[in-house]
Parts: sequence; C-alpha cells; structure tokens
Amino acid sequence: MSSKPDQEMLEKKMAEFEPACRNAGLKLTHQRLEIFRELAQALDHPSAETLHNRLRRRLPTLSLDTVYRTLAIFEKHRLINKVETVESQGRYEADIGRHHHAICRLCGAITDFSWSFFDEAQLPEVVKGWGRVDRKSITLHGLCRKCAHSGA
Amino acid sequence: MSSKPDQEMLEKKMAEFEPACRNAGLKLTHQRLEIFRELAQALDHPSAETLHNRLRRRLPTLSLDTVYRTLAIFEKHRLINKVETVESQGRYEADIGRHHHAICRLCGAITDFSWSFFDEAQLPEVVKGWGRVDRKSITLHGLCRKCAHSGA
DNA sequence: CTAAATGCAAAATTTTTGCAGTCCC
DNA sequence: GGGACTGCAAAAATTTTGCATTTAG
Repeated sequence: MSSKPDQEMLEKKMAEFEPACRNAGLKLTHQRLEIFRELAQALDHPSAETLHNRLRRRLPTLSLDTVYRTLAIFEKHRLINKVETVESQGRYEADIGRHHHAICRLCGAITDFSWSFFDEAQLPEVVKGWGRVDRKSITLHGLCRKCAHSGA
Repeated sequence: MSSKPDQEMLEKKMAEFEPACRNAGLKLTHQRLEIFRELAQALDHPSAETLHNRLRRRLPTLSLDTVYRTLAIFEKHRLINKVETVESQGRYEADIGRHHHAICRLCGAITDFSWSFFDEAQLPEVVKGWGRVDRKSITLHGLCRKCAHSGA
C-alpha cells in the first residue's frame, strides 16, 4: 500500500524540509535534521522512543527529551504529522500529504492509503456549524493481512 | 451537533448495557454500572481521570485503577469506544454507533457528527489488500466555532 | 463456593520541565 | 553576541501490575 522511499526520495524530502524549517523560524540544528531524516525514511510511523533508539547509533548523545521537544515543535509548525491513535504512545510521520491510516489491532502496524474520492468530497452540512475544519482523515481499524492469516 | 441525552435516553442505554455486559461474560458490579452510566451521560468524551473525578462524589472508594481497568475491558468487548486522538490522555465514549469526530485544536473539545454518505461508501480498492476492516471513522481537526470566534 | 473484580500501593511507561551550557544565525 | 536549542536530571502525568480482600453469579 505504501512504497519504500528510496534514497532519491529521501534527499528530495530533506531538500524541501530545510527551507520549510527556516520558514517556520526554526534553527537548523544537527539534531533536528537527523530526527527529520530518520522519520522521513521510516516506514512505520515510529514513536519518539523508537526514533530515539534508532538515532542513538548515529547520535550517541541525543537525548530523548530533545526528540520529544523536536517532534512537538515540528508538528506545531506542520512539518510532520502526529497520527490519531488509540495507543498510549504517540506516533509520528513525516508525510503531511493527504492520506489515511489503517491500523491493525493485533500488531499495531499503521499503513497509509490514499482515497481521492473522499478527499474531494464535501463534508456534510452539519459540519459547517461546528467551526473551521483544517484537516480531515480516515482511520480504519481491523486486522492486517498478516495477522488475519496467523489465525486471529 | 450532538444533543444532550435526557434521562429517558440514559435509562435506555443502561437497559441495553446490562445484557450486553452479561453477554460478554462480565460481572455486573456496582462500579461497572456506575462507570458506564457516567460515561453514557457524558457529553465530552472524558478521560479515565475525568470520569474518576466525577464518580468520586458518588463512589468515594472507587479507585482510579479500577476505572482504567474497567474502561479497557469495556472497550475490549466493544461496549464502549476509545477515541482516536493525538492527545496523551485516552478519551472514551459510550456511543458505539456509527459516527465521527471533530476535534478543536485549541480547547480540545471532541464533537460527534454523522455522515451516512461516507458510512455507506465502499472503501477504495487499494484497501482490500490490506486485510480485514472492522471499523472506519473520520477525524476532523480545526477550530470549533467558539475558539474560532475568540480570535485564534 | 469460586472465579472474577476491586482497592491499595507500588511500579512502569510516557511526556514535560528547569536550568546551565552550547550552537545557529 | 544573543536568543534559540540541547542535554541532563528530575518531575509530572498517565497507565499498568501484584496481591490480599471482597463480591457476583
């Protein structure tokens, strides 16, 4: 459903990230670049802790609280996205384009999918009265193929 | 967007809850009944802690961990729903019927809405390969009317 | 009766904060 | 150089667990 971003794609994302970061008034520190890079190449919507573990190999002094702070500030400026989830741990993604999520209730894996029919549909009238909608996304819950086959 | 459930509605929900609970093989304890009742009459998708605070007036010995355990087991048996959220605190609702959520990024309020057009739409082909979908829901993010008007 | 549920206390997990030192712009 | 950022440590917030006691069925 999602395809592995290759090196070329990753460099493109990094190239877009730098000006976006400056635009947001954020300083381009080594840590921020690496945290974004790690998230951008991740396929699994990692948590802060997961990212920290992966980054420690490259950045042994990187602290977990910096990862938390950085993800929070990236999200605030919409450079990344925090996934709507039912888990206790927050999960993040670098892809802020229109897409949706399917979550497996067994293995917890989050998979992206697109659905332009929905993206282009007008929200129902009743929502108009609620306020200003900035984003809309779908979350599917169920069993991924792998878990469904492993006798659940 | 949602209407206040009156006393009659609440009693109906309680009447439906009891057999559903037994069906799930769960014992009908005083605490469980009161936790469900409190959630069923709540309009704000409360957290475990919020529910506990509200219930303490009536049940002074009710412990927070029982609230956590009870909500978790209710959700496991699909007697209640845990809302997909970006917050660190889990939020719950007794309404397990088809509906969707609009979340205000300022005040954090969660509002329900319905959209049968979406509910009845076929998911895109690409999802078929993912696995078995049990539930699908929409989350809107933005500013509720009140927060939008208070100059955000 | 008996297995399940509760309350208490303690721990584990996840996230946030204060502050001194460091680094980008 | 100065304000933003980081790392460290500590704390806060949220959720989970072990165990003795109580309770529903």
